[in-house]
Amino acid sequence: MTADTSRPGPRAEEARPEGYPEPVAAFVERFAADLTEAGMQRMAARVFACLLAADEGALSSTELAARLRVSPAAVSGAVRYLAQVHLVSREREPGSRRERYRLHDNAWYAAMLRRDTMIGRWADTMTSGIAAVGESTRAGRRMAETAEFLLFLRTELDALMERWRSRRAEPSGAPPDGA
Amino acid sequence: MTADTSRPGPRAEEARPEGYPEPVAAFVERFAADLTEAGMQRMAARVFACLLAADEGALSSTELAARLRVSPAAVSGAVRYLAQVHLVSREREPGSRRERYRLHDNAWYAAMLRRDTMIGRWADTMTSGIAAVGESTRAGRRMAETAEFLLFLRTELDALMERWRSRRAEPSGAPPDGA
DNA sequence: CTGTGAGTTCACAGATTTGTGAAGTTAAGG
DNA sequence: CCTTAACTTCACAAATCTGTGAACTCACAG
Repeated sequence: MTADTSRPGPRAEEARPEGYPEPVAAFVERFAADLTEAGMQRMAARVFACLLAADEGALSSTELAARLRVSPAAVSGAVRYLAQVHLVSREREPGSRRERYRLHDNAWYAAMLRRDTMIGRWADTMTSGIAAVGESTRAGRRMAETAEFLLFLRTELDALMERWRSRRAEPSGAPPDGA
Repeated sequence: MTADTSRPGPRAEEARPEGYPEPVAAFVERFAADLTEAGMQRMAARVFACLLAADEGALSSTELAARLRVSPAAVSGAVRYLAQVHLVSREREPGSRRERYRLHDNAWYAAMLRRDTMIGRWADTMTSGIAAVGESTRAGRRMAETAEFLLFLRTELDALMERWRSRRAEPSGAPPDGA
């Protein structure tokens, strides 16, 4: 039996052997490039972008491999990484061995949280640095200020995400301004 | 090559042929690792960390090479990158061929600005994506929301940095180290 | 219980990235 | 004018990262 017959509804876009329409592929590659430039592993970036562009917001490993024209192995590695940093979640379809990878609803929120963790680690590093150079040295004061900035940043990012969340919660109507 | 003899005030820490005290080296490597993990080139990260830990907040290429135990060539490349993204500035010492690389006062401010630019580019990418999938599709709506978040983020980061700046300006009389 | 398809893991090969040594460039000093 | 010192640039070698194919595991279908 061919793969399609076992699945509910093959869409027009998926009918092409290549995976999906050209313009969408172009977007995926462009956004993946953006992410890569920002430090994300290339394959992980491509998978993430591909999920964002997938209408259902979730794809199986096989589908991803077809769309991106890479081996299932490559997808596997990328997905493991993305799941680890909470940018996608894995979900099993009950009646099938298929596993679907879904974009986290608030992928960006998760990304910010991750950054949060990083910021905390950096602040710790600063503390250790102050101990190394002495807190009354110029370098020590500089590090102390940096640490202070990092903690400030973390607090602010928390608040920022909170504002976004409440803004999102509001129904369509034009929200005041910054609130 | 110690090079101390040619410079005005060699400090105790700089007396060691290796460059600087062990604990400081440990901090430099640790912080460099943090930055590397976040996507910064390794050598650039090491140079940046080294400048942060240098009491004067500025070092010459030769000094950096000695402290980090790498060739001047490696320093040259790293510094070029750091200057390009405005994390350090080059300054010439008048009476000498020496060029000193100085940590930007508000290195973090510069880093955030850079991120700002990136965010704008991402938002543009989203717009192109919406065009590719159609604005009334699920994927289109998802992208529109992402774009909205990115613009929100940019505005918020501006405001955030503004708050930090005014907070830095106001408290007590403790002047920041002139670095 | 066996076949089949989905996904994972692993060792390896191709492609990038990194850092070095050597040669080149420029300015201060004798 | 010629030497010396401080970088810089370039070609190349070493180290790292990436993606592939092949072998393996698992669960459902018959």
